[in-house]
Amino acid sequence: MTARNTDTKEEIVRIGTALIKSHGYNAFSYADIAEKLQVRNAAIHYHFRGKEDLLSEIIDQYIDLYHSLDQQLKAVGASATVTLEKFIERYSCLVDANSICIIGSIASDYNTLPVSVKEKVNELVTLVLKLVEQTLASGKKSGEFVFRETPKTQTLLLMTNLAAGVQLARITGKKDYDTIKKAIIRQLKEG
Amino acid sequence: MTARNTDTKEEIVRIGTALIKSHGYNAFSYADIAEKLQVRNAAIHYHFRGKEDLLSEIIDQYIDLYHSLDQQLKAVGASATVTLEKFIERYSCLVDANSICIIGSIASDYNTLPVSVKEKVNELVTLVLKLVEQTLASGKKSGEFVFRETPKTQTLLLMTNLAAGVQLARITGKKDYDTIKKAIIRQLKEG
DNA sequence: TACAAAACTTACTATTTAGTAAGTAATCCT
DNA sequence: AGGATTACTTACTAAATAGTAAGTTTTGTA
Repeated sequence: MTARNTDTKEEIVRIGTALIKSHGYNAFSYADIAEKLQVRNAAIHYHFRGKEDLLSEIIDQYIDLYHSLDQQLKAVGASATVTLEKFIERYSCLVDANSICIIGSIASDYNTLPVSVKEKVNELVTLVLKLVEQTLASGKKSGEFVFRETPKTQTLLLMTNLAAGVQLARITGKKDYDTIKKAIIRQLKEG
Repeated sequence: MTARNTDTKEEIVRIGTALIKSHGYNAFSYADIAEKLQVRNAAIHYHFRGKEDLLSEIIDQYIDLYHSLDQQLKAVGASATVTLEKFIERYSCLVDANSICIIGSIASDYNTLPVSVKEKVNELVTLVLKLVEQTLASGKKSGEFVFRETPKTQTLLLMTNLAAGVQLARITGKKDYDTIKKAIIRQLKEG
């Protein structure tokens, strides 16, 4: 009768992810997803018992994504510079989409989440920090990057600049994000 | 009949502010405030027509607070170092309270807010950035701080480190925030 | 091609949320 | 002391939200 979409589940994840990044986790309901997908509310419940299960899946997919990204870049032997550029580019895209990074969005709602989801968020954050740290350490070794802090500390500084940079851009405009981005890159390149 | 509290309105603002910083704007309802205050739901509506009016008042109070803080510190002739320390201390307290800064929290829900509130958020952010920029510029001139970027750029880097630092601390623990805090201060002091 | 499983829909319930209208108690003012 | 004003309460309503149960259509497979 109605058109059945074989990848409804993937679409739910896609729309849910977009909604978290643009409106926040506690600001959307299954009805919002159902409307965008042109299905009934119960169809969302068929694929994901509850909102927390959907969030859990979304985080899982981010973890998978970062694992894949890392493997791909390592497979082609990408330099630290290229790797970092790809990473930063993801944040620039967020600004253009009037969205913020999923971790920053979830951080706001963190205290409303069940422990199982909190643990997954921790896993994702730890992974991302580890990958960036590896990139910075490798770049320092190769002479591509110059910085005095430990790779771990430099990673924390870089990540917080980016994450809050996209949040700030939403309020005061893209220019502030661009200023931050340029400063980050210049500092890493010139020490 | 029941105990009338003359500062119910202030209490509502206080509880609302705490809820935004701990759970997020879209994660609490008037019922949550009513329960904590031991009044009925309608009492909250009496003081603030709707949730957006409450948020508006909360932001107004932050704007007032930063104006006062600035005036006080200028009145006693506080150095740039002391002024910045006071500012950073506010973020350290947030971490201890398992909360995040109100601007970062609102940034997540930003796209769900009416234009009138968005403008007020912008006003608050612009004010805070201006005050920090003045402090950094003054500290540079006095030789207290050493940095190569413009005061404006340095302010953006500092603010994003702090704002996302408290968000990150919520997920990975206070140690990461402390690392960021120390690095910020050391860099400003040693260049 | 029949049957089972998957992917839904319809139809419902219970709870939360936002909000209003009307009434009441306390306090303020003249 | 009486009337107005403030600060509520009780008692609603309408809509949104989360979720379930049972039935229907579609699709893959034996």
